[in-house]
Amino acid sequence: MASARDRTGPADAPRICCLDLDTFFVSVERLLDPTLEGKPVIVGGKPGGRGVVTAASYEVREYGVHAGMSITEATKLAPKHTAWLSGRGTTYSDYAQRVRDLAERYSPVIVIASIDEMFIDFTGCERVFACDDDSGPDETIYRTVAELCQAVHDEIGLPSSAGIATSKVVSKVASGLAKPRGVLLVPKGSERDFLGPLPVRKFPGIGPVGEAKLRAAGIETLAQVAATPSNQLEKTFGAWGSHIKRGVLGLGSGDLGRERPTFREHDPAGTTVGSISNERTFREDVNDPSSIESKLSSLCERVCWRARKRGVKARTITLKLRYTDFLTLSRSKTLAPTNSELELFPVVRDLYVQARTRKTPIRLLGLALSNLGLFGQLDLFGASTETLHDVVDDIRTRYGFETMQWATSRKPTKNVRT
DNA sequence: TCTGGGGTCCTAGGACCC
DNA sequence: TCTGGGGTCCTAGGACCC
Repeated sequence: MASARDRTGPADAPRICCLDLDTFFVSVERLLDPTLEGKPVIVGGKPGGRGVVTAASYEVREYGVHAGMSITEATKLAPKHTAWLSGRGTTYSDYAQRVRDLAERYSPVIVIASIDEMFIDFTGCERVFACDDDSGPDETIYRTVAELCQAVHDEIGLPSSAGIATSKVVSKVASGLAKPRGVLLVPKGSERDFLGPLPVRKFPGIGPVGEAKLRAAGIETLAQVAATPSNQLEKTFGAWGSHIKRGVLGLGSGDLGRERPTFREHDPAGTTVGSISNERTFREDVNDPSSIESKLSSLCERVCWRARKRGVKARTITLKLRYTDFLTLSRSKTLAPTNSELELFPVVRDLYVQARTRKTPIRLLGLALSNLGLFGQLDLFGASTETLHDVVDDIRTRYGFETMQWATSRKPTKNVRT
């Protein structure tokens, strides 16, 4: 019989799990409509729209379609019988929450990375899950995570994959390679062998730009990154350089780090969110001042409404502007904390005037609130505006955001075309 | 009918204060 | 009066992730 010490294992054995839901949005859609099973499915946008693909099923990936691809291109590649779905945000959030609740039965230490991905720390859980056999800590955690994935499937109906390693980065790469419906454990000490053959793009944080820079230096695989001196990597990547190298060597942090956004707007704990933003690409590029003005006003209402729902005020407001030719710029202003569109709209107008230096039509407008802070229930100086917001917010909470609008947000009446 | 929308984090320069 | 350094805040931009 194994001793308790054997079961617990060394403290630095693999214990970080990255749990990732496979083609999450597509899987939820299939739960709600089983006739989609086995068919090519695209979530996000409609053929002919200006958007990009949010999620693509494996069946449609075979044709070269992937998340992030423009709808235009996906329309050309996807087969005729593809199901195009526009997606439903709150339903996805509800399912994501159910998976989190389930995962909490396995470990109390969970960090939400995104709607379909979380990190679970199993430190100290080995003893709880250990069986009365000779299995070591690696077998124990592997079996436990496999059970968790099975439970996600049996109880909620969603397919998932998981990676287990000594650090967050390695567990994340492992979960990606485990897809679909797999569990992959990278034993301590074998991180370099595991990552080495992979192209640099597989490493979280290396995107198209980083990949291009590394290629220019003759580096294409993670093994080559591992063999490159840290100071050389730092020249191209700054502080990031040594971070990447440590990760590749398996020396990444085994700490789960800071909590990411929770995606629960009304959750008081959701105040960990560092910014609130809304942006909109116009169906057609615009140039007329009244359309622009009403869009700015409605964006302003939207972000302020979300801030109030969350019980936060912002100190910084940022306006984002994208022209037809994709030139994108931002202008920001820091002021006294507020979440009132009545206070912010004049500032937004000023920022727009500062930003709009060209006559080129506009493709996108966005607003972001940042520098967020909690505020007390009592605000002696803003009492009257707040009462007004309370009334508006109450109606919106009951009947939806669109039911109430300031006059400035009204869309200009269009000329009737004949 | 090329290129969404919600975020995070980092960098770099300038202003300002001590 | 000159010279300089460090810290912090603000602003703008960009890479990256899902």
